[in-house]
Amino acid sequence: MLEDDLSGLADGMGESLSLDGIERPADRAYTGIRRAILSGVLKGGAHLGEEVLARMTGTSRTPVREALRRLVSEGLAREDGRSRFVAEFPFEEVAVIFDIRARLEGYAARLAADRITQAELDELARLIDEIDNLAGPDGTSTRIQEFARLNTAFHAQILSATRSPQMQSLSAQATAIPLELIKQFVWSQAVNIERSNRQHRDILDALTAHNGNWAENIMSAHILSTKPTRPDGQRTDSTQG
Amino acid sequence: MLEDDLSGLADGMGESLSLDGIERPADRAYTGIRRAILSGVLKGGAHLGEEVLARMTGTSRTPVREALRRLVSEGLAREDGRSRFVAEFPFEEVAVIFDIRARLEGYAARLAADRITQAELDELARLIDEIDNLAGPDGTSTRIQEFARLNTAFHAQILSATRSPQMQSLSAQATAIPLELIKQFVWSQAVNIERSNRQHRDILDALTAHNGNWAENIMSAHILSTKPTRPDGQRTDSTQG
DNA sequence: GCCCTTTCTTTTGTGTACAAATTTGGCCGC
DNA sequence: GCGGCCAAATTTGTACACAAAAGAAAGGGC
Repeated sequence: MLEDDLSGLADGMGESLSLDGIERPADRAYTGIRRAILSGVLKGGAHLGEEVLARMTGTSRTPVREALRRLVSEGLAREDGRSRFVAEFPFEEVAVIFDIRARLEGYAARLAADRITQAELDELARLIDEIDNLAGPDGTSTRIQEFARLNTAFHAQILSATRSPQMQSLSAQATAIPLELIKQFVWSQAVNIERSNRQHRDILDALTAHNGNWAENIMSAHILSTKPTRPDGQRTDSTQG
Repeated sequence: MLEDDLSGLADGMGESLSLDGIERPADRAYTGIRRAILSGVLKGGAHLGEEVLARMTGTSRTPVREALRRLVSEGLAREDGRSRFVAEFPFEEVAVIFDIRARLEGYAARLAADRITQAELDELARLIDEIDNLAGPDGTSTRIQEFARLNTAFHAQILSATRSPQMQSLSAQATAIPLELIKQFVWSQAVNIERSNRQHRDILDALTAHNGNWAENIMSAHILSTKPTRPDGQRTDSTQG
């Protein structure tokens, strides 16, 4: 669920953001800068100079500027006066974002329970099976990456079933958090693919039963079970109900 | 020249777009287009041509393009292939957005209950008093507009007290819905300033007590009490819990 | 020596020219 | 008369040139 491009994490630094296949400058600029932020190549607080980014992505300032506007809107960059900087996500903020996601995607599941079609339910079941059949030993990078991809697809499918553009847009924004950041904390769910997929089955059951209340609550619980904790293991907020 | 164009567009509408005071082209473009959408001057589905908008706002295409990117991110415009159109908000979507706001701002109130300062509590109290002392007879346009301004300030103050940029960004997006659209439905709260402000007092009490649970629930209820209903008065969704 | 001021450098904002692509309209053939 | 194809016009994408503003550095006054 965290992000589809874990690929950016695998290959280390520098120009290896693999923008080769992307032809249109606008896409190159947006995708390139976004990956650089999500993967940690551009660290929190780093200055986002237009000229530098244009050279980095192999485009000119115009596409870069538009990409930056978008990233600011999406919360990955922050404006300070005239210039922009990579947004910072202190632990408190990450915790808040997970609590928001619990409520947002919980409500999405409630809506989906009313509106989802049989074909979409089938697709969800297929994704769950695919996760169950993931090859490779536990804890390997490729296994986790494959899980991340399928997990993202699972959640996206439910969002799509809400038929609400605003819901999809808001959730997308809440879900786009720098992965490097989260890795600093303990991501309890990262190694527990089986438990996560068991919860996916519960969610599918609730949706199949078209039981909105059930769907909302099980989805909320699912998100909260992936909420990162501080390295020392203590829960920070007393605000989570 | 520009004012002529705008008045032409805005003619028949309650409020003029009055971009006179805005000097910087980027602001003119963004504010102008946004107001045109929110006020209904640009109707849902209308094509957002860059050249036309540049002339309308008295700027060039560059600021217009950046404004459009932002508006797409914020959900007020929609991309279809290469060009952009004014987003449409059918009743179902408006209902969903209010339910989202209930959860989002409810959680914001919970966070604020922990983090709010005395100065911020004082400011909230001041806003409540100001609403109470609103001059003018019920139902007049200026009275409702003044209430809308103060009401927005009240909610913004609470959002600000969360100290969470993502929360503020997400709420801002969820709150920016075409006002004209809502007017098509019965906006039950529009005429009930007194009840709304009584709820504001309850919210302030919960925040003053630093009681997060109370704050979240009273805020949710407050938002839901303003949720528009269909002209025939029937509630549409069975999804609201 | 320190601070204020002024100038220079760097960075961002804006307008515009040109390129590419999509749509429109018309024409011809069938 | 209808459909497909080609050309023209409109619209968007990209790059760059110039302007303005913010920031940095250096110089002079106190």
